[in-house]
Amino acid sequence: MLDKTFQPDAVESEIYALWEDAEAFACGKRPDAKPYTIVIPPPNVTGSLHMGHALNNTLQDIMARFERMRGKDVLWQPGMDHAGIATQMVVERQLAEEGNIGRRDMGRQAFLDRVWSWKEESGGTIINQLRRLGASCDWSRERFTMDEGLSRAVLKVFVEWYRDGLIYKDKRLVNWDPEFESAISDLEVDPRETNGSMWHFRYPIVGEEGRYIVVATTRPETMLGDTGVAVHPDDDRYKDVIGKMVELPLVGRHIPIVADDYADPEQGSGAVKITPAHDFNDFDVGRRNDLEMINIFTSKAAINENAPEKYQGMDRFAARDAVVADLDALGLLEKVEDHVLAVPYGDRSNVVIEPWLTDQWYVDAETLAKPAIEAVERGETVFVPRHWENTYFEWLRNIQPWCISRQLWWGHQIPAWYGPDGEVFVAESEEDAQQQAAQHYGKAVELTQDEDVLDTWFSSQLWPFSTLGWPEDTPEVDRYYQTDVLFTAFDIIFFWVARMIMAGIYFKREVPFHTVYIHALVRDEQGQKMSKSKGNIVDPLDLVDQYGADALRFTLAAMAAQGRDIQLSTNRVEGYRNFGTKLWNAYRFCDMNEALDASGFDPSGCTQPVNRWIVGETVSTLHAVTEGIEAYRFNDAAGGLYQFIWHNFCDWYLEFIKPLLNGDDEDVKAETRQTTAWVMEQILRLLHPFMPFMTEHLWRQTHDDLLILQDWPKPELGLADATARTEIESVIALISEIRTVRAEMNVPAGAKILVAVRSGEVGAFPALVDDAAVLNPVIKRLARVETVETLDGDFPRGTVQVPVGEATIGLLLADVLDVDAERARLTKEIEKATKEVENVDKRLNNPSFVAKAPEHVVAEQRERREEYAQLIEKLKEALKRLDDLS
RNA sequence: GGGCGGAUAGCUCAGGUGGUAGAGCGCCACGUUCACAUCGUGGAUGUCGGGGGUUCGAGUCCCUCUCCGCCCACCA
Repeated sequence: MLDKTFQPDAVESEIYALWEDAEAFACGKRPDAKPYTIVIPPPNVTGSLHMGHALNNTLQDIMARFERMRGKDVLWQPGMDHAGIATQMVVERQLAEEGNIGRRDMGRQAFLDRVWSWKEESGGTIINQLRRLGASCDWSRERFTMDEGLSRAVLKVFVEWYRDGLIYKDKRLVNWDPEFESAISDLEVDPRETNGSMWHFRYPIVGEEGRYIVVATTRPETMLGDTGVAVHPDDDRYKDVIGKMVELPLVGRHIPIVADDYADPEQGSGAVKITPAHDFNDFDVGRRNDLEMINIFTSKAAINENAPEKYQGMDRFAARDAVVADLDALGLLEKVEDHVLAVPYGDRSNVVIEPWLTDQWYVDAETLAKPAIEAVERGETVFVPRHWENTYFEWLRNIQPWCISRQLWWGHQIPAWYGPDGEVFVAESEEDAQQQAAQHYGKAVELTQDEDVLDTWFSSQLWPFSTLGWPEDTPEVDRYYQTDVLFTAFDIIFFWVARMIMAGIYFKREVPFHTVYIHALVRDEQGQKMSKSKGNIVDPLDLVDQYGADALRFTLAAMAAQGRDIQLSTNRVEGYRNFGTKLWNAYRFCDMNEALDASGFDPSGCTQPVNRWIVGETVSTLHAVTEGIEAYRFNDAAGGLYQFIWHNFCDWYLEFIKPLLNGDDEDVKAETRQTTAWVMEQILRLLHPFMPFMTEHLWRQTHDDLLILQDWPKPELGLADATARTEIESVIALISEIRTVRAEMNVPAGAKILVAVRSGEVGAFPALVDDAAVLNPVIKRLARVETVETLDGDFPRGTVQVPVGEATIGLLLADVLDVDAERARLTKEIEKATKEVENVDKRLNNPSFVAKAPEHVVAEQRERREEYAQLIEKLKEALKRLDDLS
């Protein structure tokens, strides 16, 4: 006998081990089946499971289990990302804490050895956390972006794109992270609204004693690198100074005043200082006007030797204060204003990013973007929800060159080698590079490899095929690419989704997936984004510990419909844990009643209306759940199951069959037991993708095989029985009516009552009136009815009249009846019904409604009116009778 | 500046093709009937953000306004 509640922690790991031992997650076991592929968004090797992962992987697992049960050869490809910056950061921090020497003192190879050993020991905890969630990934195929094979893919892509002119080296401004001393891409820059200042400086015009031109800046320290001042060519205020020089204060350099459209006469004074080496706009102005580019920062953003000696070595912010103070002392500070601006921060380092002039490698993203845009326009990949395609298009249509080199060590080292004169040789191996060099120079020369590594996303973009073995021509690439659906959150559409589509089209001539499902971001109960600094993180594993993985999974699935955000509250999880308990106890009930064996049962052969009814309801639930999952409407699927299991099956069906199972009609009993067992079996199958642990555990109470490997139920279209449905629904209505009135009339819950039916209306209550009817004890039990009388005359004194459909049933309460309460109840009912009639009449009395609305709508309204009119009449009769007798 | 999303019951949210609003939780009343108190039965609660339009009919379509959130770009 099972306990009263499910104990998830006691069985989850055991069940998971059963699945793994049976190789239930492994792909390739059904060579004749259609493949179905999902690649996991590879979590960072440094990562641990957060709620976003939990949602993301729950949805993938639902799909994987669903398609597996539908007979497909499912590959859910797992793995991890080496996460260049994040991982290097973790290890460097560790070195610092241990008081060890920094990575630069250690040397590259020693440092990398250290990172690898960190990875072996502490990396990838998230993989086991995914197991706890129940993820049915094919772990035998786990990949890592720095595996040998995946690294080979990176080399091949780099070399091929280089050869095709899509990768090139360029010297231009990049977003420089002074903390990591590395370039980062546009996407890794996080602009943060900041309250700052706008300083207005006077630059003396050379040769015009006492005349200044005023420029404004939010970054005063950059003036040390100014090489010009720009004004608009049509700005009358400055026409006469164009071409003249100003003397750059503190520095003494003479710099030109140039005319350039970039200067906006409306902004500030209309004159703008130009620092081409430290501002993206100024860089362009500098190029157009042939201005000098003077870099004034070191790689750590301190002032370098190109600035006056006084400032050299100062940190940029110290230099800012010094520059302002010095200009003020010279009387050249015109004013300071408060100013709100967006300051660029490194999303990982959290320090202010500086535009800095360096050599970096770039990908010509614009060229790659074109076919990626067209593919989505043609619908080769569809986003769900569709509107995310706008975001995708918007970014790709305005895409900038992608800076892919990073001045880090952890990652794929760039396969470029330099000759003694700086000539570059790009090749998949050093040997190839040597060969190229030998050919170039006519002799063997010493080569040095580019020190930099590639942006982590450079390898991630290959994930849908590099994990399958590409560039080798493996059977897996053939069979599982194109993958089916990608599950991800909107925040990496640019970082990852778009780039996978570009790379997939380029190297595989086919988009990597036909569907991209964009799910919500999970927030806390207050709608705040979860973050460590806010301390509002809900750890999914805590919820798993507390409520079980099934409860968390079901919650996430049920909430998956919400737009951009899911606000997760623990009482939702608790509610779905209770749902599991409900099913658990229903199963125990089945067990106690020997209703778990459905072998040889043909659901279409049922004779009892209750059984025919529940079979029909089961089949329509099957449809709803199947269609829900197919359409990625997980909330509909979960909601349909919840409604069916709790309300139809537990609340009504199981209550209906109690009198039958305790009765003495053996045929009815046998059929009912089998029906119950059959429904329970369907429930376990349908619920399995959502609650895999409990369903598997229950399945194994009576089976030696595994539920995970069972078939998804087949839709049996012939099983819906409209007659049984109508009959049972009318019984439900009758019982509900009686219960409602009992409660409203304060009949004690335990008290059994007498009811009466007038002889002319017995036909309306066949099962209630006929003691021999199968459903008779059912109704009596659920409505707590003692006996049923048939009256020849009218209802006696002390009767509550309850209209049910076409007829009226009387609850014989005799002296217990509170006449005033009953009068009030009837009056209220009449009012309600009258309002309904008025509403319907408004429509029916509108000639254009009758003329223009479709016939069935008009007929529906007429019927509705008729029903309510009848109801009112009955209620009025009841009221009159009540008054007559009292 | 460009774009996207949201505004529905006290709370969190569902409401593909327009026919007159639902769920869960919470709340109130009753209840220990032999699966389940992680439960059962019954109940209350909404000018569907404001305004206008299309339509016989709009939470659902169109326009507009207000407020909230987000993305991209810019910010001397």
